[in-house]
Amino acid sequence: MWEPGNTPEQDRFRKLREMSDSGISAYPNRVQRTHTVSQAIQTFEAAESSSETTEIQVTVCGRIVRQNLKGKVYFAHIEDGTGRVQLFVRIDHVGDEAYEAVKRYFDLGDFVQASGHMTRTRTGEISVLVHQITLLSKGLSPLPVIKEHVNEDGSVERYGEFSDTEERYRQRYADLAVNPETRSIFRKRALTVRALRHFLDEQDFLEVETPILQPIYGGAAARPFTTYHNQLHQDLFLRISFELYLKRLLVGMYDGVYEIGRDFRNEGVSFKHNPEFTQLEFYQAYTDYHGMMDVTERLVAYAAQQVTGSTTITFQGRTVDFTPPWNRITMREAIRQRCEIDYVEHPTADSLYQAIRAAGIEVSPNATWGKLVDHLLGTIVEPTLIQPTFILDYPRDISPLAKTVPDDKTHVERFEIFIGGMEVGNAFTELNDPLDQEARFAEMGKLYKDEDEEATPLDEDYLRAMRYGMPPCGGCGIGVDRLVMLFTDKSTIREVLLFPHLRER
RNA sequence: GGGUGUGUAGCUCAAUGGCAGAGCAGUAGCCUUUUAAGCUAUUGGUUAGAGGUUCGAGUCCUCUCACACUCACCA
Repeated sequence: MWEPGNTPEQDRFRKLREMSDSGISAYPNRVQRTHTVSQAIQTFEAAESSSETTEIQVTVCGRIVRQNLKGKVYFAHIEDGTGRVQLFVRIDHVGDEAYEAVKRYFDLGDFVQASGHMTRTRTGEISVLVHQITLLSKGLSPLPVIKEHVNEDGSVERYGEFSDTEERYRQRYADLAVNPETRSIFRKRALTVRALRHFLDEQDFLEVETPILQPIYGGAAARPFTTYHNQLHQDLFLRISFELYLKRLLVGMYDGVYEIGRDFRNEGVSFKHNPEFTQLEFYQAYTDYHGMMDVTERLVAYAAQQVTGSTTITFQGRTVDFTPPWNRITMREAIRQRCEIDYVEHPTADSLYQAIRAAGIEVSPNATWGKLVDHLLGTIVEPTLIQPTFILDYPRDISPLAKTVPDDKTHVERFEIFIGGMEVGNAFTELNDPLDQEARFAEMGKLYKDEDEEATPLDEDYLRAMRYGMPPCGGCGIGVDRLVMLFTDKSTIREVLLFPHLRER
């Protein structure tokens, strides 16, 4: 059983006991709200402007976010999800007994219900002149106290804050309760997902849900989380991508499908990696990666417009313009521009490794050729790509699910999207040749074998699906969290996750 | 995993190796139009944890824990 720790908690606990002793419920079952806070204000303002003389009676509910006991008058601001309004409580309006209860028991952070009529105080602030007020829910632990001062010019100065990063993440409820800007981040996150969904629905993509628990994981190179089904005596993996299931659905004659959901990767965390993250993947039949570029740039520009009101945003001090068309450049050219290395001239891992070292770039000596190329991209190209950019045509041996470029066996038709110095998306002309796919899986298995734990196990069922015939298609995955980082101008993924993963304390 | 940094009251922060402090919140009062209200008085600490050096440690040393930044890793 919880016991009060610090003094504020002890005081609140004592108040709770006293209320209980005098028969007042601190957590009543029923509320009688007639107006949200914003409805109350709007109704009053409408009545004012039409110069109606009838009083606007309201019952509003909310959390006490500011209070000022002034002898026989008590002012409080309460806040609900729609806004903030002042309560004006006078002892001669609510009676001695109720007023005494307010004085004795109400604290910042408590939820209350107040009935009265709308009025303006002497300073002109819209308020509820209260005739009845009750407690709806007693707060036993004190929230951080943040005071606001509104300047003449309307700007708001804040005094006191709840800014400890760790505590804000660990107690996100408290962060949300006292920091409106945190609430705003997650509204934008919801708008982002809504915009993506709306755009794809309008383009006749079908939203689907595929298994999160998978007997064989695949579609990406990452280490999975494992789990176990007791009754079936079966090992299961949490998915690392949706790809292989969504493409099965194209075999099943849907022309376009998409899924927005969670991926799980058992890897390091960083400012742009969380063990579980939200991904959008969409697949379209009868197109290729050129078609995916067209859809993707319109999709993201649309989302930016819906979320921020513009296709031009500021991210970490730089302007980012989502307006299509985006820059398109091949990976080979992008790397050559920045470090003079043409990896095609270094067709073996050893040769490329020497070239990279000669250019003074740190790199791991046991990497495969494809990983060396990818490393070059990640270290010298990625951080410079602030404006939305498609990097095209990736080395074949790190892309087993993409079709090769015609007349170029070393590259596949694949692009990644870079914005704000981060990778936010990945797409291919999807490989639909079942025999080639089988060979590529086998090749990957051989290439990575023991030294690479990310090697994808062979998915026979996926190959069987493809053997029934898969239409030519393009597919694209977009990291929704990173998109939200861009739209909310946050430099870490944790700021855009409600409950980011933290080590257990 | 490596490096750098941070951790003091519920919140935000001070404290040269020498009495652990402030503002806000809280508590007891005064105040019937306040809004960072004000005034008077006042409570609140395992200084992240464990060990060490020292007459004396929030401060110096070692280890542990957590977080931040960064490097490595990372389709």
